[in-house]
Amino acid sequence: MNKTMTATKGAFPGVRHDHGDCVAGALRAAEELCAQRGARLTKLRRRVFELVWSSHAPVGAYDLLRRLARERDGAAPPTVYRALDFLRGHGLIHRIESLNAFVGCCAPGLAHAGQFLICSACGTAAEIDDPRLDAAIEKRAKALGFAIQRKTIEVEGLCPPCQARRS
Amino acid sequence: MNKTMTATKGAFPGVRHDHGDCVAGALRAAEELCAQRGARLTKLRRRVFELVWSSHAPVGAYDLLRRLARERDGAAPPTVYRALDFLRGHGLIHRIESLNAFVGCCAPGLAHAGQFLICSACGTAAEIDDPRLDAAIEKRAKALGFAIQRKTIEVEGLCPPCQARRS
DNA sequence: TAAGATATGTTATATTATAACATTCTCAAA
DNA sequence: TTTGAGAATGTTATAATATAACATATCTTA
Repeated sequence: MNKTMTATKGAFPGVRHDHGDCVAGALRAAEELCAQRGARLTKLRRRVFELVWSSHAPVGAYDLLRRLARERDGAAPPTVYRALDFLRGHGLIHRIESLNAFVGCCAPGLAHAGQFLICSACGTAAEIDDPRLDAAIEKRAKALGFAIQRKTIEVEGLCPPCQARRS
Repeated sequence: MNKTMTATKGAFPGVRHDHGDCVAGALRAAEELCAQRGARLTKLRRRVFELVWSSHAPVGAYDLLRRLARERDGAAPPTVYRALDFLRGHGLIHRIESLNAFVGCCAPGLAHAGQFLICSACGTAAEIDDPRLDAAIEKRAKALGFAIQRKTIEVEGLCPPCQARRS
């Protein structure tokens, strides 16, 4: 496996991972998906996507806006929110409800629930896709006759490096 | 079991459940808990608690504020948010992150994660506390060396009555 | 190239939440 | 029974997040 691998699904990206590769890979995947679907990954949308992917920590919309405004005149809230809506609609990013923030999806195109472990110290979010966890939810819902439309699983805590740093 | 039972944990309250009993029971539990802890469930806090409990659907803070303002002069956002903070701090209500709204806790005083099934049609939220679900999360977190602090599990979908209503 | 659809620009405003300081209330010790 | 300290609430202002509505530009394809 590549030393400079992209974020591994279900784990926290290593401290020394090559984030440039991360972003490049994500962008490639996004472009492929959009091409397949005839969706237009415009300059603006691509840029917002890159900004969301600028780290593995979820980013707020107004944070994105501030950064976008540096390089583009007249960027306003709708500029960002519309791009985010597009990206979300195509499963390229997720919204972290408990943080009002957005993070790149590590498995775009794959059906998955969007389960996250989020470090409250460094902000890093690890997207996990635990089939057991998913199964447990499906099972319980089925038992109650509940028809699932959308799942939000966000677990806040300390990632291993931050635990080490504290002790 | 009582015909006019309060909300059963892990299920949607029956259409014909006696909601007055629901609220009364919740209020009794809250008073007990606060008494045990020496926490002051003041008039204002009690009233906000009742308003949150006015239905099994999560209620927004400004919704609460509007209702509170009808019966109390000078009610302002902090009035409501402070009461909500108190109630949340004592585990008497939960915040539904995906809705920016608040709902009464069906099992105050018990350690539990706050797992919800939320009907997107009628708004009703059923608090489940599925040990398997919880175990699945704990297990996965442990495997990754992640130290859990807070869990947010919110599943949106259609409750049985609303499914029936649609077909 | 012109028309329709899609995307973006622009202005305004809605919704949710908190900061900061003043006043009132409560409870226990003097 | 005061009184003083801490807790709770009142009050004003503002921050942070998100959307509405309409104008303009750009893309696509007939």
